[in-house]
Amino acid sequence: MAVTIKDVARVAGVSPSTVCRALSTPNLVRDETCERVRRAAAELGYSPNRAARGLITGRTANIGLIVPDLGNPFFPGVVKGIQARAREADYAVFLADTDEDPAAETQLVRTLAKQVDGLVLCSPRMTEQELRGFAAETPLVMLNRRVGRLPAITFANVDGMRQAVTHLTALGHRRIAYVAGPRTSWSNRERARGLRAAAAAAGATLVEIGPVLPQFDGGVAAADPVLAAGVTAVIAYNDVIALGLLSRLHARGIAVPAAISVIGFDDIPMAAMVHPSLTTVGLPMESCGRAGVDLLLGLLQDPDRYGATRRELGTQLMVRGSTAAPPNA
Amino acid sequence: MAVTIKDVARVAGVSPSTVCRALSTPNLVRDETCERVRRAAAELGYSPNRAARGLITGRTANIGLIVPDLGNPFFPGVVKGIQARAREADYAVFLADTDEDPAAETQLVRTLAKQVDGLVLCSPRMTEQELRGFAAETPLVMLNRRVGRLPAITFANVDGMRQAVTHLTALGHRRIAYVAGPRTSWSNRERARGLRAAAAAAGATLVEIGPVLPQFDGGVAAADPVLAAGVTAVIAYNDVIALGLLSRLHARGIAVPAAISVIGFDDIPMAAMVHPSLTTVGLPMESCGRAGVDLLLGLLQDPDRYGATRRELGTQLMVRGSTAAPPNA
DNA sequence: CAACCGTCCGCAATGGATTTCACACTCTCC
DNA sequence: GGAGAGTGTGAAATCCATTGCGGACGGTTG
Repeated sequence: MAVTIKDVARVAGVSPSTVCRALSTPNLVRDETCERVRRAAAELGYSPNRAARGLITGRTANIGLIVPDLGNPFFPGVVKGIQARAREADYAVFLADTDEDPAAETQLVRTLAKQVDGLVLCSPRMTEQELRGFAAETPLVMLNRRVGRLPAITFANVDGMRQAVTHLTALGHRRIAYVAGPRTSWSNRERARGLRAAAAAAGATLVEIGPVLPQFDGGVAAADPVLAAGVTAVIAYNDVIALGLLSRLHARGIAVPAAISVIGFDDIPMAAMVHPSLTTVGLPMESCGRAGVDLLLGLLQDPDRYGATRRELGTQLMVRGSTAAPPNA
Repeated sequence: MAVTIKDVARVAGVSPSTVCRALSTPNLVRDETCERVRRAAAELGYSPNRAARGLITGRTANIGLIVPDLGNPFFPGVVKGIQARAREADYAVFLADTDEDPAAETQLVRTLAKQVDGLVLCSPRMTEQELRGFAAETPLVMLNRRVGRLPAITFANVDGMRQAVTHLTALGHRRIAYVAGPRTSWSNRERARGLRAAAAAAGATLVEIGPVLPQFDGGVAAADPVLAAGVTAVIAYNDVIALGLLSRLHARGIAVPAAISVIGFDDIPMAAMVHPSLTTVGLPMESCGRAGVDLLLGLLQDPDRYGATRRELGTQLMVRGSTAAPPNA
């Protein structure tokens, strides 16, 4: 059926060993022989069977990728980055979606771990303890979460919030609401922390609303409490919530940004497409994916490296149409 | 390192062969032995090495999934369905994103084909000839495209357009624009065909604009020609274009749906979140993914089946806020 | 008691690629 | 010219799970 190394060997008139060497370590083979093997391989369209190779080398050349919910527009960007970088390095990517279920997540990690050289976990929802356990058994990189010294790529959430608050206070805002995401979310905790620090430093008052689900409807539900809080600006845990806010504010006839300013987080594609376009803290999603793969591949080469296994990527406030000076300014 | 069948055999006091049989064909093994093997396997946390199994059985228990662009909100829904169904059947999913590049697509098909039992191609961009060629070599299912008798899951594009036109003409519209997607897109051709037929049947005039890229900016660019065409309603090739239309219409101060009605296609999540919410033809994206995997698994069991290898999934018009009676009605 | 049958299980081959080891050959230098 | 170094190649072992074949054993039947 498929063309094997033996077929190439026969056509090239050499042994399978030589074929293998000619293709993987050419300096061990005479140039002329090497060329002959190359031609035979090309002619037959040979490419080594990865399963067979993996069996003996112990490397599968696969990485596993686990995401909570592909439907969340944040993840496709990250996945694209992972995908692209993995392909460059000749790794294939197993994808699994957990539907935000921590139990499914641990199950999938267990299943996938045996078929791959390493795992990339996007915004993992499982407990720290579980993560530590898995990390001890399998090379593993987390994205958008940090647990102790485990390898991780994160975003500068705190600095992002500082930028957002600086922007708002420069415009004259003094009273700001935060619509919180899930309490269990690491990034929510980070963002809240950064926000509190920045608000305190700027002398602004912070009103915390929520937590709500990080979905459109969560934002819709949070809009009325935000208005009731008497703030002139609101920062949402993420863009999807911010879009829900915008929708409900529009429905209630509240003008954005004239009456209230809105800031999101993530810079999902949709953020630039709505009216008014959403001011938001942009995250380099694709870079995050790429950096995660880079880190993982580094770990695979040198499993004992303890340096440079954590990286924080910068964030950038994207000033758009949903923020302006407060009404009474 | 990892626990192998030999370890289990040693602990259970039997040969590897018996372990294999006990776990895969228990009726060939005495109950008591079987139980002993089971316990040993459980105790050691054994699970067979898929690569080794694949080597001898010829089945990898993997399927490959190729999508043009995960960033397009249409695809994550499909991918989720594929993912979920594959997992139920104990298949793992290799994901590859082609970035809308047909050359990358053919390359990936070639690469992936060797590591999987079958492929699912989402909205493939390659030529019919290439598709036929690959289909002859590898079990393969297309989603959202039909080529001859090749296995495929498609949507009832024509009927979807009929529903859209019926809705508009019932509201009193007589002059309708269509913003076309890429000429190379199979679904664009289908939708245009269905639209022409429905418009003709309803006695409505159809003005075709475009083609444009199936992106937000494509819709933005199409808005002015649409207005210039003097229509009271516009149907876009997909939701993303429709959202671009809405954005540009809003920017020009054109009221939707008062001055012009807008209809999209796909029902991506965003469609329900904008103001006005977008009337659109909904596609069962997740079902499509599941159906694709079902079809593929069927093909793998019985490669020569020629019946029931093509399925068309129904569409449903979602009437929302972007359509109303025409202004002069 | 012999012949036979069925059940249960181990041996060994298999799949494809990699890698160790050893052999064959050439070249160099004493 | 023979020892030694160096280079290129093949045979065979290896990775792990699966499976055809045959052996062993217990039980049944004539």
